[in-house]
Amino acid sequence: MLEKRGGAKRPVAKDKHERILKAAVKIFAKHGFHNSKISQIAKEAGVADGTIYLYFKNKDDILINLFEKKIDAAIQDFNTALGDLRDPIEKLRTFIVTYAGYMEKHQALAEVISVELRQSNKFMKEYVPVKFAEFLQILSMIIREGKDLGVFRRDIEPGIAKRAIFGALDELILYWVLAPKPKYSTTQIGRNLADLFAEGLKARP
Amino acid sequence: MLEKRGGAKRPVAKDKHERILKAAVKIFAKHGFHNSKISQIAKEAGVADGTIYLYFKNKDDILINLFEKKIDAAIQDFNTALGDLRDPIEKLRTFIVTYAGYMEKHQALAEVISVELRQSNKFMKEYVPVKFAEFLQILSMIIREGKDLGVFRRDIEPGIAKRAIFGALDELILYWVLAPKPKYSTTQIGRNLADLFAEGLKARP
Amino acid sequence: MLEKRGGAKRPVAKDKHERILKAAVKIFAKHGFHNSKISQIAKEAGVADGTIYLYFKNKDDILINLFEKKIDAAIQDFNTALGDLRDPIEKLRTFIVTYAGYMEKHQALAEVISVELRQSNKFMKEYVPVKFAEFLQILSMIIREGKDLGVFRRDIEPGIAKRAIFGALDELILYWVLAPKPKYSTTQIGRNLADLFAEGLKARP
Amino acid sequence: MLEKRGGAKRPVAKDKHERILKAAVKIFAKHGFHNSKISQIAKEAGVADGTIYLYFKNKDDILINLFEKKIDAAIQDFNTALGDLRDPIEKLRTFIVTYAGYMEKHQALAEVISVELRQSNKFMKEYVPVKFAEFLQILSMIIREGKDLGVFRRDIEPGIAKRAIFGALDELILYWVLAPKPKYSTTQIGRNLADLFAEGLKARP
DNA sequence: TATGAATGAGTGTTCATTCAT
DNA sequence: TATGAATGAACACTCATTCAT
Repeated sequence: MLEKRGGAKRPVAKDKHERILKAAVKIFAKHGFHNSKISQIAKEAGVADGTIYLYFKNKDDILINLFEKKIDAAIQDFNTALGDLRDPIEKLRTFIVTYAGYMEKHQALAEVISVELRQSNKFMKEYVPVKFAEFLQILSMIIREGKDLGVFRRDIEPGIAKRAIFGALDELILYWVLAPKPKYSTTQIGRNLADLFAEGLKARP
Repeated sequence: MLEKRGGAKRPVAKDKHERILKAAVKIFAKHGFHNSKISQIAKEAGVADGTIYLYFKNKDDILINLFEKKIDAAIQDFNTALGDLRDPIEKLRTFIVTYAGYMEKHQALAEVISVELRQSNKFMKEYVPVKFAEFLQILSMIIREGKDLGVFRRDIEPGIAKRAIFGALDELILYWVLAPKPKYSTTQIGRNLADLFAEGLKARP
Repeated sequence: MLEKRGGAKRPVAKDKHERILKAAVKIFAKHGFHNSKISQIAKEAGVADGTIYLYFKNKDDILINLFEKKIDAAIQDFNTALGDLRDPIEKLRTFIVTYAGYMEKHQALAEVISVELRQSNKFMKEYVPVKFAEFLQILSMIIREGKDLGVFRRDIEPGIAKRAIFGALDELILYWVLAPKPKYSTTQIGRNLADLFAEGLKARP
Repeated sequence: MLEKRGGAKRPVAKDKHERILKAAVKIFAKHGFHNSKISQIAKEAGVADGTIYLYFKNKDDILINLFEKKIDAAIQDFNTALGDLRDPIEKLRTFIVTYAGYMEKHQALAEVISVELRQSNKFMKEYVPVKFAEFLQILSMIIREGKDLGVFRRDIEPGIAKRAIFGALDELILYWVLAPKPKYSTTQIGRNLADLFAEGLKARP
């Protein structure tokens, strides 16, 4: 009844964990966080309601896990995309454009992160954003590097710049997700923001 | 602010609307939107629970009214602050710095708008942002003007730029509101963002 | 400020009392007792909500007044209709047929009495049915008279017979009111019941 | 009254449905439908409030189930009581007398059906009376049979007669239930009504 | 691990009624 | 008498979470 991996059990578990997360993205995107019922997620995942609590502490925990798992994947993707680049400006542009493209590829996820995540009180007020910080760290690093190389202006705080860039991206993805007929494509958004921040950060003689 | 009829009399009416809003800001900021009870707001405002429903359609409607009223006031303030300025770059800097300062002056309101507003499903998904659009319009106008005067680059969409600026401001205010000990002051945030976007938008020969 | 009888005013009062009752029949029949709002009745009657409480103790009181007033009118009508008749059997037939016809003429009233009246707890459990008893009395009298004249059987209690007749009439009117397409007309109902009870009560040699 | 593990296992399921119904009869009869709280019924039944909603759609649904279940039982009883009889007149008498006796044996139920049932809007206006129709059907059958055998008059509609009989019974039981000191016993009521309708329906040469 | 029946805390909103004018 | 703004009690129902199997 339990399949194994090498010697023993476990894969089932892993499998269910993922099935639940996948079901949650679908349900959250469709009904919103507050309107989603645990029983709906359980049904979609093909498990019993109670089973969910073997894998997650509570409803908010599903959301947070979802977020972290996706951030994790994103971090990989971004590191890969940035891997070969040397020029901080190129890195910055790539980061921004990749982010916008990434969100287009994962629309449901984009909606959950932009809209639903904010609806979880636990997330907004209790969540210690380790993974998210790590993600923002990529931006910090790029900026710091640019400053060190003298490519970026010295008078701007990386801590402020990284949040500014993320906030801009987030707001525009939110707009793109919620607008019935968005006026701009994610490509256009990515390019415009890349231009804006590249120039904004560039050091001038 | 309170109109009368004759000498004093009926101070109530208009007054209650405001008392309820003021109470709501306080309660929402303290407990969060979802954890705030209508009865708490009523008590804080010194009215009966049912009275609230003479002035607002429902709980979400309080939040939305709150938002609109404050946006309205903000629009006035911004127009005043920007009134005499000619240079688009100066206008942009002023806008950003004023926004940051404004939020510092109205901390509870800042928290409600940055954190709680997102928790209202009705707000996020049904609200037609007339007032908010009007507010963002101020930014559009500055940018469009700058483009027309040749001060700002032509290759950036005002619709994207205005949201980028707002998103950056919002994200940083959110950080400032939620961080137990923010590393940056609103002044510093304002100045950095002003520099960043001014340079980012500036037309280069 | 207070008008009196004789010299002046007052009709207003009387007038309002009636306007409110008339409005209530309409509203109760349309929405049912529990779903009818005092404010709706007030609006329909063209008075302020509070005014209603100058004429009636409470919502149930409107219903009870309604009932009593109509019963009163009915008693008049029935006495008139029965006035010239001598034969108890003729009287009984006339009573039954008149009742059915009366309800057809006042459909909204029929519905209120048959359906809504039962929904008032105060009516069912606290109402002392003076007027209603008076109405049923007409039936008692007919039966007693018939017994005295030897036309009706002696072994039947008038108290039981009167309720049986009223119960039968009430149930059939209820059916006629609620059925989307009643199979029987009030005329047919009246005739059948008249036959049924006339024969049922008739003394046999 | 509470079963344990060991002997039975899952004593619950079916059991709870019944415990809730039994509790509801008690509470409804005591306080009336509208004044009865779900929490009272839950307490009386020894279950949690929410549990009730695992077995019933809503408060009205409890009442309707109650009604149907009892009607069902009554149909059995009546069929048994009528089983051996051949003479339609005997059947009719038996039906009426049994009904009156039945209500005396189940006083609380009688009160709920006569008084409270009418207070449920859903019952009065939305309930599709399948079971009840089935019950009245017993009466129709008796009357139709009597007509076919030439024992009952041909000029009376069974559809009217059955409702007349039920209406008379219902009204008298209502009287008997609500009157502080009823003047007539259920036995007397049964006998009088039986006489009344038997004679009323009998065919005359 | 998995189940799913049972739990019970939690609250926005309505509306009959009052009362200051 | 007439008003209508203000009151505040009242409650069914949901659903995240638990726990006995």
